Amino acid sequence: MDSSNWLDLDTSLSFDLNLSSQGTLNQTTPATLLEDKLNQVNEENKKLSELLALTCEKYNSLKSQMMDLLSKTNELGLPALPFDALKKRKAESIDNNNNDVNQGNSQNCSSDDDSCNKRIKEDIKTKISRVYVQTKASDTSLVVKDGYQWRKYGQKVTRDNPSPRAYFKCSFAPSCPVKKKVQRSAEDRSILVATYEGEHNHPDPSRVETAMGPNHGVILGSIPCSASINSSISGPMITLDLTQPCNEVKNASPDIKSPVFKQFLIEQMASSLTQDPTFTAALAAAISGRFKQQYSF
DNA sequence: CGCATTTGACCGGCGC
DNA sequence: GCGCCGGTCAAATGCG
Repeated sequence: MDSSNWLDLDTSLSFDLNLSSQGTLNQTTPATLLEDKLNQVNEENKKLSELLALTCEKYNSLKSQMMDLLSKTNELGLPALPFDALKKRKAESIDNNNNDVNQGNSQNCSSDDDSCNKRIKEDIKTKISRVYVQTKASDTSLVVKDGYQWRKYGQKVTRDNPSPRAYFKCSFAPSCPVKKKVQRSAEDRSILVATYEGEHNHPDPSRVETAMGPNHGVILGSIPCSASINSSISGPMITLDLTQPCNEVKNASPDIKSPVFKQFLIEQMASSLTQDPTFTAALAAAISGRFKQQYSF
């Protein structure tokens, strides 16, 4: 199973919008507007949860098929994957970002099939994961905010993609071996493809920060809020605490109690969340991490 | 001044 | 053996 399967950010998440009574919002927002919005969000939440469950189901099915295939090829003494075909496909492939795993597998596999299969399993263990992040096409930065701190150590223009590929190491290196490659998709330049190699051996700094207290929120784009991953419930649940003080709101129009302003505020927050690439990046990282935990081989 | 980023040079693997 | 290519290094540069 290629880990490059798309994580549909728009459909695989469930949100728990925590609008507590202490928040700036509740102090000023009429109940009807909030209720409408919350009902709408709840409905979307249900739909998204169903879609997530469906995606997980399909993933499990594919995973079991792949395991069957692997065990059968082991029994027959055949190569686990058609490596030559993969190599040819690599040369022809439009999406040059899907080759890392195949490249690794295709090396030194001619001599011994068993060693080849071992190599595949080793590669799976190295935890190469891929995250796709929607950004504005005009945005030329290769920054995928995922909560961890990265140090850029190189940039290259690769052969079959005009967009440069940026190389990052975890800022905790050398103690943390994780590397990240970020490149725009050749097909859709508004999509950033982040390839993660290895696993962090330290906690996510942003979550450590979140745990320090209610006023230590994570900045998701222009919206200051705290974010935490709740894995105790059936699906990946991301809690956004919108009660965090928001400078933009504070500095906004003094007529903060007017219904027009409240509606504008709600719409603004909703659109900011859905459009902000850093928000989707953080969600993507959280989801991929969750998938890795849940379905690791 | 210290740190992060940029960018050209270098290295190793691979195919011809 | 040579050239191509992806990945990494490290000096130069920029920025707070």
